Amino acid sequence: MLTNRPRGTNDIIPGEVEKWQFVEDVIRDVCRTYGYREIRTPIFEHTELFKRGVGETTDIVEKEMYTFIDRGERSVTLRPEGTAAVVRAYLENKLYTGPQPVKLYYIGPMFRYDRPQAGRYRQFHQFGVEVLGAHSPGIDAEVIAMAMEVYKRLGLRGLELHINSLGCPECRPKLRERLKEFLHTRLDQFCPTCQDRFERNPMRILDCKNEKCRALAAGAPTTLDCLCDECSAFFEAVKEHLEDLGIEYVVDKKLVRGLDYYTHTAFEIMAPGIGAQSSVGGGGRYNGLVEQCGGKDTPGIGYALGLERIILTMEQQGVKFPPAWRPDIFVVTACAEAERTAFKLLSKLREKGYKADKDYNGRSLKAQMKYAGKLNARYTAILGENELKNGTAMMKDMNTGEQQEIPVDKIPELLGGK
RNA sequence: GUGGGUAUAGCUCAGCUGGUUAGAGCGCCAGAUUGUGGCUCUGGAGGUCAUGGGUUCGAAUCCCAUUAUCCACCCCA
Repeated sequence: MLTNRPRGTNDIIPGEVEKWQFVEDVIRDVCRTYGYREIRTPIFEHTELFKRGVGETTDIVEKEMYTFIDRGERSVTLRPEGTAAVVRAYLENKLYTGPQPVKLYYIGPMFRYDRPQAGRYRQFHQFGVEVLGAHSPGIDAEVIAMAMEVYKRLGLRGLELHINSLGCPECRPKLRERLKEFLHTRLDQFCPTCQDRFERNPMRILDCKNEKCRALAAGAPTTLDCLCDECSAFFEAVKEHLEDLGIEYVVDKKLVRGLDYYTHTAFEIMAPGIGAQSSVGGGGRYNGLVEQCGGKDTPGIGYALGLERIILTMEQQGVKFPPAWRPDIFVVTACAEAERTAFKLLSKLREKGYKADKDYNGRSLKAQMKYAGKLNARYTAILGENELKNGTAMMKDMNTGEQQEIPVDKIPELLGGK
């Protein structure tokens, strides 16, 4: 128990964490170039926020939230996604009083109580962006373009961008009616979940992965069939922008997405080969959400990707990560008297910004060399009686094996200066 | 929430139909005479065989339960 992490969580240890840092660096850099600024919201929020924001009938709220009562008898919940909290922060901090739109991003852990499997964990990490207060289709295209840029910069290939339009509160009821009309006659042939969906959220039936259901729903009216003129024009404009930017996409009429707040544009990015959980990112427009959370009618669009899945996909595609940490120089002592000098030398080198290290386990000279080799040090600096007397160090190039004795203050020169 | 697989050293695994002190490779630590890593050789540490029951003269091996983990369904990132 004491030596086991909780189910569905992960330790990201040295060797692994460098990959994460690389991905995070790329993400932050792309965000900077696109003009998105970071926001950090709490890891937990009032339970009510997610119930209202994400939607009472979603799987997230119904069965996946980490909810508990705190010592003040408030119900709080570990955040299962980022959007609701960002919207809350937008309202609470009155970000709507500044220049619009507000373009934000976040990176951090999310929590969902689900059965873990490949690419799915109870604590997982998301990078996400949210744009509040922009209504034009251009921003939809920008968010998608930015997402694709992140994947590209990370070296991922073969991803598929699926897009769809879910319509607005005006065309939505129309779809619902026509859909129910269509499904009504053969409802008993659908899987139990779909039968259950019929009343609660018939749109989700289009999204069912069950083959039989797919076949039965083949000719069903889709969201696109029911778009009002305005929504239709909006969707066309988004596609046009994507084409202008040279971004390939497929219109996926069955893409519905599970969170209640989506309207208009919905999109998802799929990666082949990482198991059943093939979605490496998704998002869409949520024009009703801000109002739902108690603000004024404000348009919004967002996107999120899962870092675990991104890294899995990168590994699976053989993407090269930056090399691991290695010392520029490893200081080795050949006699007991050299210890204090070695310590001071080490400190000076570090002050100058070199990655430097030494042994702290009282190893023999030979074992120190071995250790330096394992750490993959570029150079070792050997300090012995002669070197102490001369104020020098025996510098050994660990790749070539060549060595030369030089004055201690010439070491930076040998290392390439800094 | 549902289904299936797996659980032996730090890691990857072997251990035949139950039979004595549970093994290998890699890794770790140390040594192979003078102050030098990588290759080689030698030695060492390290296992309540996931946990708890049961069957048996005898269980890592068979049975049951629990837990963990992986994979899939569902859903999503």
